[in-house]
Amino acid sequence: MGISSTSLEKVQMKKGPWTRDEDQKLLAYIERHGLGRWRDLPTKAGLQRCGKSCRLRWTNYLRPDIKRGKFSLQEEKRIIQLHALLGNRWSAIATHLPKRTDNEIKNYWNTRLKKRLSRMGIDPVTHKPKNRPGTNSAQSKNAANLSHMAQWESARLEAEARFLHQSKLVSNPYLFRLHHIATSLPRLAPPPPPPPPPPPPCLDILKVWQGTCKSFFTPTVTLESPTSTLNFSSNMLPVEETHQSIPNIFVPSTNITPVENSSALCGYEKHHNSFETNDIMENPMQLMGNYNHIDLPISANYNIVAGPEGFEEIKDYWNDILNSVNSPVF
DNA sequence: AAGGAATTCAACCGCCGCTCT
DNA sequence: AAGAGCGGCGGTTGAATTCCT
Repeated sequence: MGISSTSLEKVQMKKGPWTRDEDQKLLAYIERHGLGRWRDLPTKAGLQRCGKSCRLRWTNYLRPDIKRGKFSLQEEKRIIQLHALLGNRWSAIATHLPKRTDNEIKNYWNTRLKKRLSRMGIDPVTHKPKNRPGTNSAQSKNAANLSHMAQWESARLEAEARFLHQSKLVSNPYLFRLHHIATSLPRLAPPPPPPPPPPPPCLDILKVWQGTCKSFFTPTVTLESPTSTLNFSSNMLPVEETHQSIPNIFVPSTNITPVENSSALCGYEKHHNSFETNDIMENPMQLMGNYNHIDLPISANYNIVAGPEGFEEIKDYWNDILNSVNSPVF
């Protein structure tokens, strides 16, 4: 018995930072032979690396469709929204941030966003304001409901991520994806009748976030303290009251950036001419198209603040999402 | 200017699930 | 059905860089 190939690999394989020469070899090989077969790649490409290392180097660094550099405010907000729904599922989150890798998002979260949220008085795990006196039991009851909602949203995003993966090789993946979603992606069965939904942490956090960012960008204003964060949350109406008082909401289309090729979404247009009470929020892309108005799923009104300012919040929220979805994803 | 602390991020590790034989 | 191979994922590490005193 000789040395097994795996132990031989362990002896010979190089580790650590990649050199320019190695990068060039890897790039040249992929250019010539395409992706896949990572195990064989190192020998064929003349690299003393394991296949896994090569794959990682490609997916996290060498791939041409990677955007590097500072995350925009929009991207930060998107990460927070998605993390609130999905938790540490970086690859699922990455499918919603064009040209960003899961590794990069994970690093950004761990080194910056998590700390910033903490400093703002928000628990980065639960996305709720950190424990404070006066936290009532209704909120803890709502936590279970939120978890339920998150599971549904999570399942949907997963399906979307799977599809995204499948459509990578299609020549025009964006249109293909839209078409596929509109025509063939199995829809989730409606969930069991949910109780009045709790406030999604993302909306709450985002508002705080926006406030804090404003102060970041306005030198004359001092940074908000965790106390001011809590003050904001306490300004919100109780969930139950909000939920019952606004059964149907629409956002005028003038506030929504229309998407081209909306015909690909006709299936959703038909389906989502209106929303039932307690309808689960689904893909924001459903909301795109040639609508005279856009119906907002009832589940999206968790944090509506009574009065016109509440409306503005929702419009801004959806505009943010739609803008990020409308921008080229692939 | 120096050196210690803190931060960043590329890369690694171990595990998991899927596919193929 | 079982096991090997492979790719993907999330957590973690540690070298490089930046910041602070």
